[in-house]
This record gives sequence, C-alpha cells and structure tokens, in this order.
Amino acid sequence: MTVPAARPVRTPAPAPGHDPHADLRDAVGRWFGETARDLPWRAADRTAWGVLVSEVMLQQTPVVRVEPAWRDWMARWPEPADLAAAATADVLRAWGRLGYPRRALRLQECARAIVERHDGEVPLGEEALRALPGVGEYTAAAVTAFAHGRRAVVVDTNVRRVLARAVGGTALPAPSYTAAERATAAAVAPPGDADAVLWAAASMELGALVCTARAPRCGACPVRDACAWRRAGRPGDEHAARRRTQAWAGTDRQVRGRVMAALREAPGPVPRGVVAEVWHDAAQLDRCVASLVEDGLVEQVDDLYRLPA
DNA sequence: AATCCGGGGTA
DNA sequence: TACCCAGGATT
Repeated sequence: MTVPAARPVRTPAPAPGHDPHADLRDAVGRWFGETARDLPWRAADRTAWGVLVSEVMLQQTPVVRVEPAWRDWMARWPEPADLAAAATADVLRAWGRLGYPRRALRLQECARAIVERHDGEVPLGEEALRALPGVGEYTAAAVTAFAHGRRAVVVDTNVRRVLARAVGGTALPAPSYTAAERATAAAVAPPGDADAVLWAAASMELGALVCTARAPRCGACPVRDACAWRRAGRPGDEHAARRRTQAWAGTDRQVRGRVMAALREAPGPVPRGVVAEVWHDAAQLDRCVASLVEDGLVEQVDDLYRLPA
C-alpha cells in the first residue's frame, strides 16, 4: 500500500481566511490512513497501465467484482502493447460479466492508441488522457492522480455524495453532475500534488465504505460532527421524485447481454438458430444483434455469428 | 440534459 | 422488487 500517508494534524490555529475545507480533508485523510482497503491497483508495484485498466473496469462495476478480473487481465496483458496485439474475441471473453462490454472494446482501442501515439506509455496530462477511447473526465483525473501522482480533481459517484452531504447538506447529489458541484470539488481539492492525491483516494473511499448511498454509517464517520447533512438532521432526498431506475427485464440491454453471453461461452462461430434461442421476440433480437454488429462487438459471416477476431 | 449501455449483490 | 455501483459516448 503506497497511498500517501495522512498529513500530520494541523497544529497551528487556522489563520483568518484559511482554507475552510482543511479540517474536512485532514480528518478524512487520517481515517483513510487507518482503514484503506488493500486493493491491487494501489500496490507499490502498480503501473500506470494497471491503474488505467482498473479505472475503466470500475466504471459502473463494483470493486469486489473487478478485483479478480483485473488480476487475470494484468497477468495476461501486463502492458498496453500486449492488449493491443490480442485478439478481440479473447479480450471480450476475459471481460466476462463485468458488464457494458463496449468498455472492453474501448480499452483495447485505448491500448492501441497508447502504442501508436504515446510509444506504449500511458500519457501524462488530463488532456492527452481524455483523447483516449473510453477515457472521460473522471478517468483522466483518476489516472493523473493515482498513476502519475499529480494533482487532479477526482469526482466519482462517491465523492459527489460525500460533498453533497458534508458540504452541501443534502442527502444525495442532483441526478446529473452540475457546474456548481464541479466548482465545489475544485475548491475542496488541496493545491499540492501529494495532498490532492490523498484527498482523492480518501474521499472516494469514505463514500464507498461509510458515506454510502443506501445506509450511511454516520456513527463511524470521521467528519460526522462537521457534516452539514447530519447537522441538519439528515433531511430526505429532494431529488427523489426525479430519479428513475433504469428498467432491466425485457430491455435491449438484457437481450444484448444474453447474445454476448452466448457468444462468449461458445468456442467458435454460433449458428443463427442457436442465437435465436436466447430471446423469444425475434424482431427485438434481430434489432439487438444488428446493434451489436454496429458496435463492433459481434461479427456476422453468412449464417454464423461470432466475437470479432 | 437526457438516453443508452450489463450485470449482480443487497435491503 | 428496487436500488446501487471509482462513467462514457452520443444525441
């Protein structure tokens, strides 16, 4: 574990005009130093590529499901050039059931872009990172902080929730990421590289382990006495009426998932008749297979379907 | 800003 | 059942 150690407690009294978020950061940083999970992409021997792979896998997939897949993946393709040279079918099978398999496709495209544009090394700087396939605002900031050790404002769903509660006093952040949230996050992030990296990791960890969405463990929170939401009596979610959970049963996403599962598990090309067995609605199935072909996740050769070579 | 895109664990 | 998860791309 080589996450930066917590800063020493601030001994001098805060001067007038001091950073109003310093106490929050210090408390969360100390807590992180004591309770951080020992995740492999945080290990001393981690690589920038390993960090990038972990961040892509963690896009909408929980840590407990990513960890074993990440270990297998990194053992098989330890460097970008290795993944760039792999067969896409093998990449999609290794991705397994992590979900959103387009991420696996983009991760391989990302590896190829790193080889072609950056000599096989994960580039420095959020602008260069964001130009890579599958890398957005969050992932570029996370790689900058956790792989390169440079200051970045890292805001994921955990950090949004921590800031909404501790600073904003609301139960949950707004459904979509707002400019006001981005400004708050930038103001809370400390100026120095090491401090910013620690705050990024610690605030994410607090949201994942204590300041959780469903049943926050306020009794175990290092900032419970300063939390604006708790001080306000933990009011309910003001955006509850606008939140809608995505349907699953019967959606194209479910059908696509079934088709991909069938192709992953098959050793070779699958006849149309076998694909037809995964879903009862032929029209919907055809539409979904066509969209998978369009996405580059499936290839069709005559009456056979297979994962891309 | 709204939608689409997987899958599984949990209350 | 509903909700949630280290989001990104497209419209």
